[in-house]
Amino acid sequence: MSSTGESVTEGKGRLSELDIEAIEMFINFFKLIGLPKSVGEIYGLLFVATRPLAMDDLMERLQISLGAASQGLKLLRAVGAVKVVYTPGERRDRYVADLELSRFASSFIKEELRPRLERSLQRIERMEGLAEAMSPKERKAAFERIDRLKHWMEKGQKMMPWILKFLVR
Amino acid sequence: MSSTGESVTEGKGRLSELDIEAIEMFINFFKLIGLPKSVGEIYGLLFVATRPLAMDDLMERLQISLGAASQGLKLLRAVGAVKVVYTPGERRDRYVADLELSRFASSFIKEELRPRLERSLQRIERMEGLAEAMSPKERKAAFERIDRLKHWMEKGQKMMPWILKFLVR
DNA sequence: CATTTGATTCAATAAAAAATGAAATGAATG
DNA sequence: CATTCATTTCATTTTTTATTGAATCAAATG
Repeated sequence: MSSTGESVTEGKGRLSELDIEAIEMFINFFKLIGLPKSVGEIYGLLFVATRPLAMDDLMERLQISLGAASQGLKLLRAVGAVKVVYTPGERRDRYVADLELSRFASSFIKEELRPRLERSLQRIERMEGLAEAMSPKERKAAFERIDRLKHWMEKGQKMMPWILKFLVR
Repeated sequence: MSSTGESVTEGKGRLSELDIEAIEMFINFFKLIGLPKSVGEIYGLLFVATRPLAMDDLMERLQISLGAASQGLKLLRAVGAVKVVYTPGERRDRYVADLELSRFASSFIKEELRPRLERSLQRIERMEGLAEAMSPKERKAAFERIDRLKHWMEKGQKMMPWILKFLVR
């Protein structure tokens, strides 16, 4: 094996410099959207791997615990970023990274962003209810602020499908 | 004062139900982009307020510490979400929320997202350097993965100006 | 230019989030 | 159907992040 070239991706060795660079990229990216380091590591290693990896591989190569590996995979599966590969005649599952960003992003939007927006819109309705009960003068000021909020939310809502469209392909 | 209507926004009272609803919205929103609760509270109260507030007001009404108020305002100012209002014949500064989402979002993209992407692209260059040093067989596999990464990054980079354009206005 | 008042900094503390690993669960094998 | 191996769960520990407030700094006032 050459000194830089030995990708842990093959065989059982340590992680190569290249692997580490790539994994760090994913750690950063996942942190950005609020996911823990271990999740980024797992996805990164799977992304970089040339074949499906089992949980043991992840634990050994990333030096993470059983629990972290299991929970990280659970999350990544739930979000569609990682797929299970059933190998016939093999007891344990193996995992691969889904390379299509779009699926991942769209599930992030569907499961994280959209519900939040919806809760916000409900909240605005409740606020409008509260404002109704105010004196005319107060009501006017209240509705001004509520309308500003609404404006924000609607903008956000309009934008999301577009981002999705852009990502998907 | 009516029971629901007394907005702390005016005078020195407690926060009204309406104020609290609005502030909670901002806490959620700010959490989404990884900012602490206190920052969301501050922006929320300023958003909801009908006139500029001083640091004391924030501390008193939100029940946060001196440090939290100062640091939160510092961050919000840096990011363009809050402006200082100098009142002539007034010793302390007063603050208002900048209501234009666009400015805020664009500074977030400029200061958080874009630098990250740039670092990622640099990282990819480094990775290409590492891959050059590999055996032909390994190099091929490495470049395959690197190209996948590049694809992601370029997509992200292309999308950002568009999102900005959508937000600004 | 001494004093007062408002704002910032930062070391200490509190709170929240993530990681660990032992125990429970589930499922394949002989 | 007992055993073994893989995975999940979850109470505990560790790490990270946010908050506090005393000490410092800055700048306006008299």
